[in-house]
Amino acid sequence: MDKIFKALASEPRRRILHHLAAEPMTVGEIADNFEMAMPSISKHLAVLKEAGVVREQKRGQYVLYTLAADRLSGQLYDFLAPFCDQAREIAEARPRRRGRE
Amino acid sequence: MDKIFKALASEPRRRILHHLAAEPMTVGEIADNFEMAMPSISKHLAVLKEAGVVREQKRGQYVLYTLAADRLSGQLYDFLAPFCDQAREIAEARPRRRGRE
DNA sequence: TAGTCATTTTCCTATTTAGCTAAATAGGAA
DNA sequence: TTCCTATTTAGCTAAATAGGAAAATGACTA
Repeated sequence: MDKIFKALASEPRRRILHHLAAEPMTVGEIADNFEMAMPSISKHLAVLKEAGVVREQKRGQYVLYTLAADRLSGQLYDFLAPFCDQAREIAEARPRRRGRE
Repeated sequence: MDKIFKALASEPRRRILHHLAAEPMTVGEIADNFEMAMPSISKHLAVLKEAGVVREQKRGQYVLYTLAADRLSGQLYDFLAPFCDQAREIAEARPRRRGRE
C-alpha cells in the first residue's frame, strides 16, 4: 500500500498513467510527451511498475508499457474500503488475485 | 490532486486516518498511539488538513480532529474516474461541492 | 496575576527523492 | 563483427521531507 501512494505522489507519474490509459506506449513515445529526459521517465516507469500499476513487455529493443488499470483501481478500493461503503462493496466483489504481491 | 497523494504517501499519516475513522480525537490522543513525538503528529495532521481529508475543531485548549471521509473518497474517485467505469459513475453521482477546493 | 497544559511553530539535522549527464546494456541491421 | 537505436544504470547535485528538541502560543485554573 505504501508503494502505490508513493508512486502516485508525483505529478509526472500521474501524467504517465493518463497517457498509458489511451494506449500502451514505449518509453520513447512516453518521453516525447514530456520535457523530461528519457532516463528520468524510465525511472518513473520503474516506480510505477514496482507499485504494480503498469506492466512492461519486452518487444525486441523496445519496451512496451501498459496500464494495469485493474491493479490501480483495485489497490485504491482496498485502501478506501475501511472508509467508504461503496468502496468496500467493490473491493469485496473483486476477484482476489493470488501471487502477485 | 497532488496534495492528497502527497498526504497519503506516508504510513504514519495513513495510520492516523484509520484512528480517526473510529472517532474524532485530539492531537494528544492520536499521539498516544504512536512512538512519534507530538510535534511530529501535529505536522502530519497539518498535511492531512491541507489535503482536505481531516477537519479540525478548536475545543478550548484542545484541538479535535475529524476524518473527512467524504473528501477522502471523493478525491480518490475523481482520480480513478478516467481509469475505471465504476469510479466514474460514483464520481458523477456525487454532489459536487462548491468553494472548498 | 502566575502557573500549567495542549498544541503549534521554529530551527536544526539526517534521509530521501527528482532530475541531469554520461556510461553501460541489449537488440536489430548491415 | 560494427554500427545504430532504445532503454537502463551510475553518479552526481539540488530540493524536499521526516523527525526531534526547544521555544512560542493560547486557554484554562488557582
